[in-house]
Amino acid sequence: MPNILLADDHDLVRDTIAAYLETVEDFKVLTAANLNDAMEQMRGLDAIDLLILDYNMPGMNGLEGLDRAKAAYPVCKVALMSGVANRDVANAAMAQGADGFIPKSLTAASLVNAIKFVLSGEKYMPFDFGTAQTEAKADGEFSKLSARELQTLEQLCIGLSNKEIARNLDIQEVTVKLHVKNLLAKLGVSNRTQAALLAKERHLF
Amino acid sequence: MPNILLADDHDLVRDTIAAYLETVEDFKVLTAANLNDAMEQMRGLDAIDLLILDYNMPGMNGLEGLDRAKAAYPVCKVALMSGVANRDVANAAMAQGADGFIPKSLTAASLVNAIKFVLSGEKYMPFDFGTAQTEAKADGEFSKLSARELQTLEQLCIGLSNKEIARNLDIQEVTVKLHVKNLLAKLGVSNRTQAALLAKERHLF
DNA sequence: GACGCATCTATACTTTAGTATAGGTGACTA
DNA sequence: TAGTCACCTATACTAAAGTATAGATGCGTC
Repeated sequence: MPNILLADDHDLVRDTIAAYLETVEDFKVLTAANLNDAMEQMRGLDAIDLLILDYNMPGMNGLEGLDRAKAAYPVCKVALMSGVANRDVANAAMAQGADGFIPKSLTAASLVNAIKFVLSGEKYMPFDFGTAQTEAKADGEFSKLSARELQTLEQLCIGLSNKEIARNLDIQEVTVKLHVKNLLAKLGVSNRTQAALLAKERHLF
Repeated sequence: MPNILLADDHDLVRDTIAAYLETVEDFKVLTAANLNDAMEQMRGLDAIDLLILDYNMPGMNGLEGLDRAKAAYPVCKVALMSGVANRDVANAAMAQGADGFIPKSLTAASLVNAIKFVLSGEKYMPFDFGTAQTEAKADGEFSKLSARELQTLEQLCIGLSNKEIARNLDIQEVTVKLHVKNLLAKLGVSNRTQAALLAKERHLF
C-alpha cells in the first residue's frame, strides 16, 4: 500500500483530501500542517512514497521548502500543490526537481490519476493549466517591453511614485510617465497597480 | 436526508469535501463552481437545506454574494467558508445574516459538527478562530482593518479604481477614498499599489 | 442617555497619474 | 542617405488619487 504524506495548512482541505484518497484508493495518507511538521514526520518513518506540499503553507518560503525536502529525502517523490500558483511557478517547481504539480483546480478524479502517475515514477503536470487570460498574458507581453520600461516596471513593483522612479533612474518625471503609459499599453492593463500585480504574479521581480 | 449545496471554485477542495461529507454522514451534497452556478441550481430544486459559499470564489464580491443568496432564498440556511478571512470578515458575515462561518482551518470533524449545528437552526462561528497560522497571517497590520476597509483592500488587489470599487460595494466614490486613505494609514504604506502588493505578499487574497 | 466606533456622505482642495502631441538625440540598418 | 527605433524632454491637459473637515446615521456599550 503506497504511503502518502500530505502537508497543507488548511485543516479542512487537508483532512478531506486525505479521507477522500483513503476511501477511493488503497492509499495510506498521513497529514501535516506545515513544512516543519512534515519533515519531522518523515524523520520518524522512512516508508513515505510520496510527499505532497502545499505551496503556500508556513515554512515553504516559495520553492525553498521543495529544496529542503528533496535534500533531506532524495528518494521520496515530492509533489507541490497550490490553489493560486500559475504555470511559471509550476515550471520553476518542476525545474527544481519536483515530481508533480497539483493545482487545486484539478478534479478529485484527476488528483488520483496524478498521484498514481507520480508514484509510478513519471512526472506530472497538467496541460490545461492556465485559463484563457492567464495563457494570453503568458510571457509575450513582457518580452515586448524595452529595457527602460522593464526598469520602470521593476520600480512600480515596489509601489514607488513617478517622482521617486525618476530620481532612481535619473531621468525626468515626464519621461517616467511616458514609460509607464507605454508599458501599461503593452501589458494590456489599465493602471500601475495592475501592472505591478501582474508582474508579481509572474514572479518577474 | 439533508441536502447541501457546496460552492467553491477549487475543484479539488470542493469535490473532496463533498465526497467526505457524503461518506461520513447521511448528507446529500451537490456542488457548484461559482455563485451564479449555485444560484442556478437553487432555482431548479427547492429542497436545499444548506448552502455553503466560498468567500473568495467568482461572483461573491465580498459579502455581496451572501446578500444575493439570502435575498433569493430566505428560507435556506447559508454558511460562508474561507481560507483567508479573519474574525472581522466573519463578524461582518454573521451580522449580515449568515447562518455559519467556516474557516478552512477547521478540522474535518468540526466541519461536520458545524453543519449539523447550522442545520438544526443554530448559528455557528468557531471560537478558536485565529489559532496558529490563521492568527499569524491575519494579525499585525491587517487585524486593525475594519470589515469595509478589508473589502476595499480586496478590490485594490485586483487593481480596480475607486470608481469601480464604489460601484462594486454600492457606495459613493468619496467613501471609497476615505476607506483607502484609512487603510493606507493603518497598513503604514503610502499608496494603493503598495497596499495591494503587501496584501498579496501576505497571501490575504 | 452619553459615548465611542464604523459607516456613509458632502464639499473643497492638492497632488499624482495618465494622455496627447511635438520635437530632439544617437544607434543601427536597409 | 533615409528610415526606424529606443530614449529623452517639453508643454498642456484631463482624470484619478489622496487629504482635510465636517456632519449624519446606526449600533453597541458603559
